[in-house]
Order: sequence, then structure tokens, then C-alpha cells
Amino acid sequence: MKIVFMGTPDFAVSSLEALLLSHEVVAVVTQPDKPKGRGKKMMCSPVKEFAIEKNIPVLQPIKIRKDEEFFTILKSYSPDLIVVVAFGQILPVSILELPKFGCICVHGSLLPKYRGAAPIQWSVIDGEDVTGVTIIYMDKGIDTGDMILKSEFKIESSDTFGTVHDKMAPVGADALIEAIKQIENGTAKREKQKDELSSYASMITKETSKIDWNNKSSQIINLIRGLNPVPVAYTYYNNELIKIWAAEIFDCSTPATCGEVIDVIKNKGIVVKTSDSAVLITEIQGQNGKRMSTSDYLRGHTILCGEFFK
RNA sequence: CGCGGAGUGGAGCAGCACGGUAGCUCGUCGGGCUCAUAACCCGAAGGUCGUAGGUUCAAAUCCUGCCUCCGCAA
Repeated sequence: MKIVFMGTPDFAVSSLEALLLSHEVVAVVTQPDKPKGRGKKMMCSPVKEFAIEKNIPVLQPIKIRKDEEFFTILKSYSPDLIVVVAFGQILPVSILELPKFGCICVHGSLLPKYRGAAPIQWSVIDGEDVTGVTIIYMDKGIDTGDMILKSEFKIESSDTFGTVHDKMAPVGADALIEAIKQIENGTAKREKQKDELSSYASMITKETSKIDWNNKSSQIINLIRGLNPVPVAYTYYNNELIKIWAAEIFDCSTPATCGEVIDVIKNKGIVVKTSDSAVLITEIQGQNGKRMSTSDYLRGHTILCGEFFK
């Protein structure tokens, strides 16, 4: 089976790698190189890097929807199947209908929940205790196509976006291989998604990653988990941006305003009041600093009780 | 050449605009106090101040190159 792979970030590399073991990947499509990072150097996607290493032709259309030339090239590969994993562009119907077996997609949630760009993050932020991947046939909506199979696993309370992401990548790869097998031997299901149960996991913005201390402790903790290690939840102390990498619930009924520092425990952390109890910040990153345990941070920085995080 | 910040004993920081004893909090080691302790008291060890040059009688501090790290922005 001739397969064209479309994907961009690290997460997609696992699936591509798995595909190579048992299938013929004739081309890889990924986002164009962009100036990124400090110094605005041109950077290419992890998928491109991997594809080059494996000597697979790479295509990088800027706008896949209106790129006639790209479509012609894609057609010339005459793929039997297109596999999409976190590609980052919406495919036009012309491409969806091109391969004999259609286009399938590896999505990082148990659809129809968490359709969209950041399913893993939102699953953690919402405090879900189960997540998984869903392999779907793509249609013209965003993650709305018929489902072939799902593979689920637990989210532990110690999990963060990073750890769930890392657990999910191989799960997704396995599910993908299984789905392709089913497609090949004709046993693949086509289960409709129940739209009324759907939810949408929008992109993570600066706005969403700012901690609102008026929330409950559990919500704040989940936000911190869901944004670790990128982009990391943040707050302000003395007008300086501070990133919070890890925190835990701290039982406390001290009357105080939300966001107020109610205790600074040496060798342990900073206790901040929330709407229902308090939160103990255990890992922190100040301006210009690296991420470090709060006890390390406190050796060189002064945080005073009664001051506010906001 | 996108903007900005940082590199100082094991850890985290101050000192640098006005060059001239290496400072703070913690850790480590030794001793003491205590029923006891992550508490307290006394003492000690430990630093080519990222790196290479330059200016100077004298550089952590001023100048230049390089390396590494971080934030913003994408």
C-alpha cells in the first residue's frame, strides 16, 4: 500500500516511524520551514528532519488548500492512503477523495471529545482521568470523520501534558498500524461520531496559560499540569512574570484573598490562597532564570507573606 | 543580522552605572545545646567571579570576540 504521510510535530514522528516498518511511505508532507526561536533562524519540523534522515521526499505546501502544483505532485504519487497526524492544515475535499482508501487521521483524544488543535492539553487541564487516541476517516470538518478504532489509557494525577504526550505517541502509532491492517483486509469499521457529545479543544493561547487564582485549587493544579512543559502556566509577582511548573493542593482554611501568599515554607514551597483552599508551589521559574524547585528559588529570591500573585 | 536578560564556592542570589579586603541565604564537615528536631548556638572547608583577549599600577566590576543558558516575539 502506497502511503503519503502528513504531519508536523514530534508527536507525528512516532507514527511515521511505525509506518516505515511495515508500509511504503512514498512522500511526507509537512509545514513549511519557518523562522523560529531566538535569532529567528529557519527551523524545519521534526517530521521533515526525520523524513530527510530516511530519504523520503518532503513536500511543504504553504497553503495546501489552494496549491494546484502541490495537488498535481501529490496525485503523481498515486497514494492508496493518506495518513495525517497533527499536520496543522485543513485538507481540501479534492485531496480527501484522492486516495483509494481515503485519508485517515490519528487524533489525540477519545472522539468526539476534544476535537481540534490541543486535545492532550485540554484533557489534562479539564482533569480527565482517561484519554486515548482515535483513528478516523477524515471528512471536511475538523476531526469530525467516522471512527475506525480507539485506544485508551489512564491519565495519572502525576501526569502532565508532557508525560501524557509521550505515552500517547506510541499508543497512536500502534493504533494507526492496526487501523491500516483493518483497512487492508476490509474489516475496518466506520462509526459515526455523536456530535451532541463533542467538544472542541482550541489552541492554547497566552490567555489560557495565565493562572486565575480565583479558581479552585484543583483547577489551578490541572492547568499547571496541562501546560507543562510547554508553554507553562504563569502568574505575576511584583510585575514580574513567573512561570509555575508544578504545584500541589495544600489544605488550608486561612482566611485570605485569592492569590495572596499565605505562607513561605523553607525547603518546601510557597503557599498561595485559592478560592477553595490553597496551592503549594513546588517548582518555579523566575525571570531570566531556569526552572528550579521552589526551595532552590527561595534561597536567592524573596517572596513575602501577604504579597500577591496575580 | 527580530527585542531583551543571565553565567560569581555544591544550590539559589547580591556585588558591577562611582574599578582597589569575595558578600547573603542554604547545603557540606567539625563541635555544642536539647527528651528531640528540617530548630538554635559556635567553628571550618570550599570560588581561575563562563571563556579568550584588551585598557589599567589595579578588573567580578570598563571594552571586544566566543561559548552556554533564559524570557518575549514568531
